[in-house]
Amino acid sequence: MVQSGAPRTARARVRDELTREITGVARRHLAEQGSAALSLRAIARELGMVSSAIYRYFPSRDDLLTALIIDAYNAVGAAVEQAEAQALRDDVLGRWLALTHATRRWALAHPQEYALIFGSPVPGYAAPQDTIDPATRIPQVLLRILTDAAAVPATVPGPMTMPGPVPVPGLVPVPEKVRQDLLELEERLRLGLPVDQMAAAVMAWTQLIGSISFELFGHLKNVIPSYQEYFDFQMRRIAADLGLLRQ
Amino acid sequence: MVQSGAPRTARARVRDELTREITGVARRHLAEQGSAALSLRAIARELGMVSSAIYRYFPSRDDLLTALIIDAYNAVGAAVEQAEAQALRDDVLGRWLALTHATRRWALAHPQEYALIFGSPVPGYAAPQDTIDPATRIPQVLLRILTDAAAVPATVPGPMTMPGPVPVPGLVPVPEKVRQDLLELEERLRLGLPVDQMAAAVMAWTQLIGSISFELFGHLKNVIPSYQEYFDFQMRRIAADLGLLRQ
DNA sequence: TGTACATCAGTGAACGCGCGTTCACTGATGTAC
DNA sequence: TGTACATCAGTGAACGCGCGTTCACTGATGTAC
Repeated sequence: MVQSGAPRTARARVRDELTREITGVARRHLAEQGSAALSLRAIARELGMVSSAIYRYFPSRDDLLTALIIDAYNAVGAAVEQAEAQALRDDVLGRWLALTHATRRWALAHPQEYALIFGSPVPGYAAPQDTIDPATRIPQVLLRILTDAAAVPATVPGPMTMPGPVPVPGLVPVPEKVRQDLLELEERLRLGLPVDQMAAAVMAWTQLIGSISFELFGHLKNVIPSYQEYFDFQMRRIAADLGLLRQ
Repeated sequence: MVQSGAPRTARARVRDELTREITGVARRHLAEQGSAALSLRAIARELGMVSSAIYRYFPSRDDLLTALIIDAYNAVGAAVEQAEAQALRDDVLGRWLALTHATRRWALAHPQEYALIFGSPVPGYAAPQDTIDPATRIPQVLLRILTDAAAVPATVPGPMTMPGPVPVPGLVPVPEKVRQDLLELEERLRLGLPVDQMAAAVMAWTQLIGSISFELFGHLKNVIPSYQEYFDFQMRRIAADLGLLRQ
């Protein structure tokens, strides 16, 4: 048995450091060239090693990709969590806007890493289990905002504030099958959110990533030059659907 | 000067046919392997030619890619136009649902072609001008639905029908800069749509592609197994934002 | 504290593969008179 | 209608490149007694 804690062997420390160096170089190559151009040989070359040496650290190219995917999810997740944490807890609209703008900012700063996790899947690559948890960090923040919105009574300025969220009256009801999917999800998460709110959350999450992808992939280049303002507007509209706008 | 019309030389006819054969094989390879794996040599091999012969038809791999991109836009555009044309002209909700479901159906049937046009951009590839027009076919159908909705008085069953669309009261106003972008777009298109409707249209278009990408790229695999029903629900909610739901 | 052995990192060569693109050339098809 | 020339499709060889992965090996580091 290895003692857990401090006394790590020199070899282990060097190993960790080199592993980090490899992913670091890989991340830079990814940022510069995209995931398709990511090459073990190029990474080894830059580190002054022979290409086969990489195999002491990653059993294959796919495992290195997995590490980068997990890193990317964690990076954007951490950025979002940090931004969201700076908003006042009662300001649920502000928290939503912090979440969305932080996601967009990270995406614009790291387009290739964003494409790696939210773009077309890498052909021939199957994401393993380990990527699931990091992938849920942003949705978790979103759900926390919604549960807080349901719990915290509105104290934001306004003559007649109501307790709890004010979901937009559901013109279109949630279909039965979808209701069941969402109830199962709610059973797993146990957040106490009504199905309507869960549906709105999934839609909001889809729209957030959809909007960022559209901007990043250039589909509205000639349509909406002021994308920053458009994005903010769009996110506020979604906030209304989420019941985060009170008056 | 070459006579325009029928009397084409045998050589020209063979040339067109072979060009079609090349894009046909390329399209199949794309569907099976994805755009990254698309190889001129493999295509030539399958056609029983030498690899350099392809250069008589396409000056480079990128030009072949461009042809495939244009084809894909036209294919999905045609599918959508055809589906939308089958709905009653007055049934603007039905037309919107036909548009969206046709887009999704095409995407599920042609995931790699979908990824080529709506997924992460191919690294190192810059889309030329010729791809723009085919790319606007679906948005054009959408805008026609909206102008028709504004013009055609509602005749769908309902006790008190109002003329024109009933846009959801704009809780969140369109910001000034975005308003200007949309006005410029309106000047180019001259459809007579109010800015609020233009904004809703852009958002709807973004949401449509965002939702299909999310499903196709597997981001809601474990969340919403009944995606077909969820998609329909989502598109009806968007229809409400577009003012296509009347009572 | 010292020694014998096991573990591990990194080397260097090789396997087997595929790619886009260029170029000089041949032979068939089309065109102008 | 026939001939001389120009155009074009396709060939075959070559250039120059890069890739992931395996394997037997050396020498350094760590471990157990």
